[in-house]
Amino acid sequence: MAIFSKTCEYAIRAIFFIAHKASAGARVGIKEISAGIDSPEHFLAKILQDLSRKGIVQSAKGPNGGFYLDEAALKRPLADIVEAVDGNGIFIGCGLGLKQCSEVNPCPLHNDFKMIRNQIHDLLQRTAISEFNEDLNLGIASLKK
Amino acid sequence: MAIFSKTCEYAIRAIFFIAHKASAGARVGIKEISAGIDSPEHFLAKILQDLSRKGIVQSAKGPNGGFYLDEAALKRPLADIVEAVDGNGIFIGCGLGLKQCSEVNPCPLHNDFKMIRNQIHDLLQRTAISEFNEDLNLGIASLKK
DNA sequence: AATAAAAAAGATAAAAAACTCTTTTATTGT
DNA sequence: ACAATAAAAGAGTTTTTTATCTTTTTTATT
Repeated sequence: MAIFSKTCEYAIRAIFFIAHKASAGARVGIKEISAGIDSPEHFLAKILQDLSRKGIVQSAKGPNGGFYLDEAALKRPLADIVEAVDGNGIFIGCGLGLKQCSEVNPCPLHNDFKMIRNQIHDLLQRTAISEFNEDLNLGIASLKK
Repeated sequence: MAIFSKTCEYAIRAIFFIAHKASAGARVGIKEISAGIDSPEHFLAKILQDLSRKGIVQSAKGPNGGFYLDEAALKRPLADIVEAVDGNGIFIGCGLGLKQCSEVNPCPLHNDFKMIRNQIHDLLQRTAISEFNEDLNLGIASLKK
């Protein structure tokens, strides 16, 4: 088990890629993105369509069209992508899968997991999409393989 | 997305239940366990068969048979259950799903996730199966719903 | 207006995960 | 030995996730 679904992994990598490539109003096509992050092209297209509907990413059809991120989108925290794709289960769900788990009716691991969930949430909340552009430019960080 | 697979959630809850109920050499049947943790009976049977093969839980067939945990099994850390069921992906895998992600070829989130993965690992490693017996006896913690 | 480019939408397909049902094997007690 | 009990094993089915392929719509350019 990974932390995120495959869909969400592709989504994050794709958004990073777009943020990195499509600076200053340029647009990136789905072929370039899927090649750039090593993901199945049509599957990624579906994911970006969905994120586009939700306003996480912007898109334009036709020649010179493609995906891009406006000012607001670039500033968004990673948490927004994760929540749009995987929902908030990772932030609030019970580690043992109990529906009613809560402070008053906790599972044995409730408190331990609360800490970890909060850390994941904090991390994703304080990290903006555009934050890795420099590392990607410098080739310090990778989105492929 | 949850942290663990459904299979793993059932596994942990079942093992907690067995540890709690089957003190002092007693055995618990699959019916009682699945009722006690609110899981599908036959599915859980498969899971426990697997854990039994792997030595995480002990079992005995026939009348008065059932599942139980020997001394060594009770002392095991939760990490052993998780690893037996979900593998070590949650401890070592890349958050963005990259196969080659590492210190020398990190994804943008590599360092942040390393911290979180380590915390999950530490928590599961230092927590023993039997550790929640008291909370369960006192009804402070719940394994159902 | 015609053409070409590119995302959106629709429809399937394949693989994995979750779950169910039936039969077999081992063990205990009579 | 026989009957009853309970896990193990085998063989599905269903649902969800992941992935592919085709057609449609929108837009820019000529």
